[in-house]
Parts: sequence; C-alpha cells; structure tokens
Amino acid sequence: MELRHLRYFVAVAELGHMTKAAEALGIQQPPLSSQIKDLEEELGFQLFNRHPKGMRLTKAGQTFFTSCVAILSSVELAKVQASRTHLGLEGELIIGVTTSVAAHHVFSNIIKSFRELYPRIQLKIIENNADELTQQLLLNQLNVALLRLPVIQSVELSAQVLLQESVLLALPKDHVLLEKLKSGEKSTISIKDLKDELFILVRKPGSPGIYENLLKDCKNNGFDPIIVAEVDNMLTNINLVAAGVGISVVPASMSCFHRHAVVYSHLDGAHGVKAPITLMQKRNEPSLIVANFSRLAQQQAELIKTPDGSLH
Amino acid sequence: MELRHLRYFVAVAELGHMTKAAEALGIQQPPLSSQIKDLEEELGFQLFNRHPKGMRLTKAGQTFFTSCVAILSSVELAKVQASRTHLGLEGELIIGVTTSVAAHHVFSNIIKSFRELYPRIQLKIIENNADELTQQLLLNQLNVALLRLPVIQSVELSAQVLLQESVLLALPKDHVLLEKLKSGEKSTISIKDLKDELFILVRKPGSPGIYENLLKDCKNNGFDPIIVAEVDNMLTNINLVAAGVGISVVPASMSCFHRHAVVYSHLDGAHGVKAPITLMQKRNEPSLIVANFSRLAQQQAELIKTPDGSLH
DNA sequence: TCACTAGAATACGTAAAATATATAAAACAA
DNA sequence: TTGTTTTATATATTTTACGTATTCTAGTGA
Repeated sequence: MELRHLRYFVAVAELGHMTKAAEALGIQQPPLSSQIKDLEEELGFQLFNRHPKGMRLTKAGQTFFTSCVAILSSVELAKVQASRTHLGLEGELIIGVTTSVAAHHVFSNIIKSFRELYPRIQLKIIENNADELTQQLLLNQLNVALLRLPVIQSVELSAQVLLQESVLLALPKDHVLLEKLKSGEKSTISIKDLKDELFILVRKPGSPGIYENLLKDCKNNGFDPIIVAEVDNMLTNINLVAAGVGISVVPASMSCFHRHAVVYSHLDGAHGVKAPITLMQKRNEPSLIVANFSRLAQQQAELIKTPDGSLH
Repeated sequence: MELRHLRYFVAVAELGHMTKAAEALGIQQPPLSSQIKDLEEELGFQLFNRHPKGMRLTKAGQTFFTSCVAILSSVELAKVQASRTHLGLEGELIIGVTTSVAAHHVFSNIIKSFRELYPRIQLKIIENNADELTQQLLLNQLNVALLRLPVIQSVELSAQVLLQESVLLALPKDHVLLEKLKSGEKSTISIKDLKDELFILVRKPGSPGIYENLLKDCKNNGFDPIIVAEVDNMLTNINLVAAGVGISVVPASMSCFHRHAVVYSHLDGAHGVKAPITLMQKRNEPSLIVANFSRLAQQQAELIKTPDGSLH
C-alpha cells in the first residue's frame, strides 16, 4: 500500500465516480480502476459498491475513508513541520544567561523580539554564573550563552561582543567618599582613593573577567585591594554594598538596584575595566535557530547604541 | 512522496545505518540511498548528516521521523479498523423496540450477549410503538426492529418470529370475576365472560396486531367488546387496569407489573391471541452487523424455550 | 425488443521508476 | 601506505504504473 492508493481512493470516494476522479487526478480511468482494485485486494474487502451510476462506499470503505483523509493531511503537516524545523522556525532554544546580563534591558529586548519573530520556538532560559554557563555550553546543555567576559577559552567555542558597557563604583549611601564629594573637597572619585576600601568581588581566581581587570588597574595604581567578600553574581555584590559590607564596581546598567541604600558613581582611572555583553556558542553550531538568535542579538545590541558608540 | 519513502526513512533513522537498513528492508543499499536522496530532494532539505560511521538525523529529520512513525502506525490502524468494520466487529447498530418487547427478559439477554460478543459496536436503542418502528425501519432510521406482530406488510421488509408467547387477562384486584373464582362459582375465566367488560387496548384501526386477533375471538363468541380506552403501549394498558379503568390482555411476560393492584389470569377460549416477538429488518440488508444481531437474537430466543416449545 | 448510453473492467503495449549489480569515492584505522 | 567501512554513482534489469483500445454491464428510451 502506498500513499498513491490512498490519494486515489479518497478522490474516488469524494467524487463517487471513477471517471471523474481519474480526470481530477490527471490520469486515465483504467489505471485508476486497477489501482483501486489492487487496494481492495490488499485489504481483503470491497471499499466500494459498484452501481451503474457510480461508486458508493461500503461501511468499511467509509471507515477507511475517514482514516485516509486524516493520514493524508498528517503527511502534509509532517512536511510543513519538518520544513519549519529546517528553517529554524520551529524547535527549542536553550539560552544561558548571567544575572548581570539578565538585568540589562538589551536582554529583555532580545528575548521579546525573538519571541515575536519566532513564536513557535520554545525558549528555555537558564540563569547561572559565567563559569557554569561555559561548561554547560561545552556539554551541549545550552545552545547559546550570554555573559560578560569569557572565563574559559576553548577552540570549541566562539564569542562575539554585543556591546561594551562602562562600570560604576557602588558605595553605601553614607560612605565617607560621598561626603567628601558633597562638601566639595573632591570633584570625582579616583581609583587611588580606594586603597583602603573593602572590596566585594565576583572572582574566579586565575580566570579572566571584569574583576581581573580591576585588580590590574589597582596594581597599576600601586596597591592590592582588600577583598572582604567573593560572591557568585553581581546582584549579590550590590546587596552586600547596600548592607554596608564594603564597596564594589558594577556595570552601569545595574545602577537601578538598591537606590535607597547604594550610590553609583563614576570612577576615574579605571580605564581597563569595561563590562561587555558577550554571546557565546559552539564554534561549529549547525543550528539555524542559534544563528538566527545570534544575528538578532547583534541587531538589538546595535539598536541601543547611540551613534557615537556610547550607550543610552 | 509515497509510504515507501517513509518506511525506508524510518528504517535508516532507527538503525542509523544505510547498509543495515537496506538489509533489514530486504533490498540492496544503492536503491535505498537513491530513495532517501529522492525524499530529501522532494522535501527540499537534508534529513541526515552523513558521517563515515553512518547516518545521523538532522533536527528537521528528527521532527520528520516522529511524524513518520505516527503516520505509519495510523496507516496500520486504518487497515485494522476498516477490516473490523467489514467483519461487523466495529460500527453502530440502531435497534428499535416496543415497550412490551423491552419488558421481556429475552430482550435484555439479547442485548447483554451482543455487547459481550461485539463490544466495539455502539448500540442505540429506540423505544417506540410498532407502527412508528416500522416506518423508521423503512426510512433507514433503524437497522432492526423488535416488536410483537408486524403491523405493516412491505416487500422491503422481512420478519422472523423469535418466539411465541401466550397472553394473560389483566384484571383489577377487586374485579367481580375474581371473586367468582375465589368463591368457587367459576373454575376459569372464559372469553364469553368478558361480554360486558370495559376493554383497554393498543390498537391501530385496520392494521393487524395482537388486539385485532382478540377482537376476532370476541366476535366468534358472539359479541363486540366495549373499548373504553385505546393507548399507545402495553405498559399503559396495565397502568390503566391498575387504576380500575377496565381490563386488558397482555403478554405473559408482562405479568410482573403492578402486582399489588392487578391480577393476571389465564383466559379460556382466546385461541387466536398469541403475543410473538418478531425481528424485522430490511430485506436486502447488506450489513454483517445486522446479520450477526439477527442470528444472536434467534439463538437467545431458542435458549429460553423449553424442549416442548413452551416458555420458562 | 432493440439499440443507445454511461460507467467500470479488461487486455495489452509503453514508459517510468524502483531495484540489482558493479564500481567509485570518502573517511578513517592499522 | 593499505585495508576496511560506509555511502554515492553508473548502468542494466525488472517491476509496475500508466495510456490506448476495447469489452462488459446495467439502465434508459424509442
């Protein structure tokens, strides 16, 4: 039994007429008769009662007809679905993201526009630190990761920087440096002023990252910072600053958190400290979905950059 | 695209190996390669990534594979279902029945054993009077009807008597004839004793039926009975007898109703009055379901007959 | 009753296409 | 390198779906 038999059978059943069905199918009547006969022989029973005015379905034929219509339409659906999968319009995308990237509005813009363009792709979003995300990417537990600075270099991975963001110093509201600014004793805060401050950092010892660059800048200014706490993500940084534990440096986009207890200030002399947003994926990623997501992420990042390259 | 393509594709996808799949399918590898290639060309995208160790499904291939498995199994199901319909094991049976037949235990036996033997046939049971049932049968609104005596003769219909049942006289508990029996004045009630009684009958004037025969018997005994009520079904007869409206004659199997208010008695001299149970169907009924039901009904009727032809 | 008509079935030749055989190409492994 | 494994290509062969011509059958109408 082939789909041809089902197509022919449905045509005859619908028109109730062998000759008309043959015409509709674009073949001659004798081969159509022959095919219907073959089908009936394979099934072992009559599908039609032959009348001088045409063909009428038997009870069994009626049952079979209903099934055939469903089968033929599910064949068409199968083609369309597979094609949509091939075009990257259908499927699943697992996105890993760090807390600090998730806090940036470019992330919500990316997700929103992706959902609009590819509504039939199921999105799964996993929040984790940069180190874990990279491991998951290598293990194919993620399709793509959005983080700040890559912490693991691997030939299997490719990284593209979506945007560069400057960082701000985060201080408890009642910090002495802020009083000096307010009283006019200082006009800006410089990295040199932080020599005796207690730092809260996100740091994987030995691996690169934003805070690795901060440590270098401090060293260039003649001191090693005092680290009072090492935490897992930048929101915890700010939580601890708000609690008065110490000071920290965070991406500008995070300055919306804890404004009742934390003041965010420009930091002079921290030239090396930037907080990019980086998209990472497997280097030989064949998935069109990932390619589409990557392109869209780039576009959304461009959109929120001002012409001179700075940020809104 | 033909089912062959789907079958071949599923085999290759399951084994991940063109050569092994060809072997499993009982064909050679080159034509299988060619068919898979044809399928991919028709779909417009690759279903497999070719690796030196075998074939691995693409994302689109995975989607298509899932659909194909479902399609192939629904093709098999379609065959089975149509075949079951052909064999009369699947489908619908609409049975018409009169109230008095429905009251007979042979009816519940028939329904019960039919449901056991043909559990996948949906039964619809319609209760109506004999006249309406016959009309519905002619209009193909019923597949089969169970009634007492045929009221319409038609070349389109065939009737078979399942069993013959005697009738009983139904009297109100306080009827004078019963007192005569009790006092010993009479040993039995004869049809002649009913000359001045008020009869409750189910009667379509001019058409045959149990009560037509009763009227003849009365005439043979020299009187026309006084008809106090004509009703639609025999249960109403008994209801009215219980209410003291008059007397009636009903099939023996109905003597279980209203025993607190109605007494059922043998009636001498009513030789012509029998209450058969008759199965009617269209004469050229092609349905195996109807044939099976008819055979089963006959069997069940035989079962409750005692060897000498009388009833339990 | 007899042709006439409409529709399906049969007979047979043809063309398309599925399959088989033989071989090549590609990617490893030893 | 050579041998092995696996898929792809080339070509021949067989199968089969299709086309053409015709027959069969059951109504229909004169």
